[in-house]
Amino acid sequence: MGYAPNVFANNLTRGQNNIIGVIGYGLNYFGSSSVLTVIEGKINELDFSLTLNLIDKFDPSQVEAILYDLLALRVEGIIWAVPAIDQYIDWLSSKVSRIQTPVVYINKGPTESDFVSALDNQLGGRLGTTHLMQEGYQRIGFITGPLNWWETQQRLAGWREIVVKAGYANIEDLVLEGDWTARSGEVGLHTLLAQEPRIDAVFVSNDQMALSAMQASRRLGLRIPDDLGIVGFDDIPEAAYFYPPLTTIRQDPRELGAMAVERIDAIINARGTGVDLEPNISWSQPGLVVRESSLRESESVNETK
Amino acid sequence: MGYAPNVFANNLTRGQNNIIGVIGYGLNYFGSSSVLTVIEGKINELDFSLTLNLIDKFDPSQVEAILYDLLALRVEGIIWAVPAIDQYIDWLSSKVSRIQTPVVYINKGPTESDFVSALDNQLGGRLGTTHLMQEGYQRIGFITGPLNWWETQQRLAGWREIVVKAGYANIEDLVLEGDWTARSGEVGLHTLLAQEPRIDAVFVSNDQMALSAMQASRRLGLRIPDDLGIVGFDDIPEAAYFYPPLTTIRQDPRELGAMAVERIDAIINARGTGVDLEPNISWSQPGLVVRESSLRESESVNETK
DNA sequence: CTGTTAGCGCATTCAA
DNA sequence: TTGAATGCGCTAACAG
Repeated sequence: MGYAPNVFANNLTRGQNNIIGVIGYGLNYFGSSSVLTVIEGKINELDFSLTLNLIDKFDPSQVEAILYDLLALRVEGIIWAVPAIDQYIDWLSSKVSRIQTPVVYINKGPTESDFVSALDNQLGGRLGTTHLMQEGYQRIGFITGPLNWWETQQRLAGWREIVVKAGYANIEDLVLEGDWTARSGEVGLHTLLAQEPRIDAVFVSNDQMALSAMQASRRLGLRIPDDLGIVGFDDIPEAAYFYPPLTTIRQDPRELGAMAVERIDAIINARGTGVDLEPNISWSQPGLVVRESSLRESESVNETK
Repeated sequence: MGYAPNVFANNLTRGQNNIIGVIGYGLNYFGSSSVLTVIEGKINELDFSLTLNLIDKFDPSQVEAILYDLLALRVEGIIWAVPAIDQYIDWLSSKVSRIQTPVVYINKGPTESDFVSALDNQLGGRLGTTHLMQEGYQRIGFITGPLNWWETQQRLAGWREIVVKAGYANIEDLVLEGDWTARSGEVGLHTLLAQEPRIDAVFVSNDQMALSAMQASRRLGLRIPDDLGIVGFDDIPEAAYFYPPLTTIRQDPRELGAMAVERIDAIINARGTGVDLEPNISWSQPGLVVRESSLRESESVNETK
């Protein structure tokens, strides 16, 4: 009959508020926004609510401020959906190991003490590189994300693994650091080719950079996939409509988000019955999606009319 | 000395919690994710925190549930960053007019009683259409978003205004409904050309659909911009790297988000001193960004080698 | 099993 | 100015 209980009093007496803190980054990218969408859905399903913080820099002071805000709010769990960057991640991890509130990380390197839900980026790196080799490309360059990101390092490690096995020399000339933006893919392609003109394929660490790398190639008079093979990473919904349609590594960020929330919920529930769960890492597997940008022998519909 | 006040007790005594509720939709799109990013930043700046709800359907029951959850949480303000859809928006607006909590809408039609922060979508529609006419295109089709969206209706109205003024007949044959996805742009282009083969330019209501419309055109053997001019909407960061680079309507979703939070804050502060602000609407202006996809006489670098 | 009561930890009021 | 008391509206422990 129009009566609603007072949350404030309820929170005070129960000593909890059913809020889960989520920290995110870079919502303009496919992975981040998909992860957040799924996290929100799952959190609602489990009758929590969600407080969101977005990070734009990676300095420990900002990270620390957000962490303490969340603890002050007395959230019941924290999902750290921010890229793991060398500059702060170990510091954060050790800080977190000393607090009570359960924390689950998305896309962070595995350790003894952290709960993590991550994509197997290194496998992704292997998949794309192997595919290009099988298509007959001889010298495969690599445009990375920022090198201080764990995800970048893993994708690069996957590429390196295959390329070393194939006996490549002077591997350093084949690598160029990007920053995920389309702009950096264009610049990156030019620099990479200047560095090592024999390159006949480029594995690009996300689809946005792959898009602009393809444009830059065309402008240099290189035909894709005949003169230059391109593979991207992510499989954003637009990738199939690029020119030419982009071969890429598909990841399912939804799986990462769902696993993270389930984990947090499990930790909270277990703690309710007095037991502490063991830290662990759940991996999500990427897959190869083959389209025209990497198929040398293709009778592509759009090629050269 | 390691002492932290208890938020629960603090909330209880003050009767408030400094939380602002944000409802969002479709974070995988440029506008939505940019708006949310800015909202989060501003909210933090003003020492509020943010609870996020994401909607995936538009039925009043889900909308109502979220609204009541937020009221039960006792949020101090609500930002409705969800598209205004015929099916629920009037119902919501009247519901909202009866609650105390201040609500600001993003991208909703103006009314007497609502606080709104909106892009002038109709102006955007005029800009793109006028540009295509000035470039000499004779019969300009239009691929819309879902027709029950306010934003769609406005963009369409802008196009219609110009096209009617130019004396077009059989306007219905020139319009095709899309759903914002790249997939629907492809389908849309085929259907549109089947409906009215004399079309020589298409204004597409977002950049994702414009991308796939360009691919579909190429596959039909139509050269862009010579056989078919294309203009998109949004100016996503990748649009400059499409093939060919996409002429589009630039919007600044950051402006919308910032205005909304400032408005909420102003309402809350005013109410603290006993005054109620007058509902109003703040408009954000879109702009035309000309690239190659609409320049018929262009000596395009990438055309036909 | 139902009804009563004692805090939860602060902010605010009141007395000193 | 400072210090002690009251109550915010529930939940949980307790007594009936």
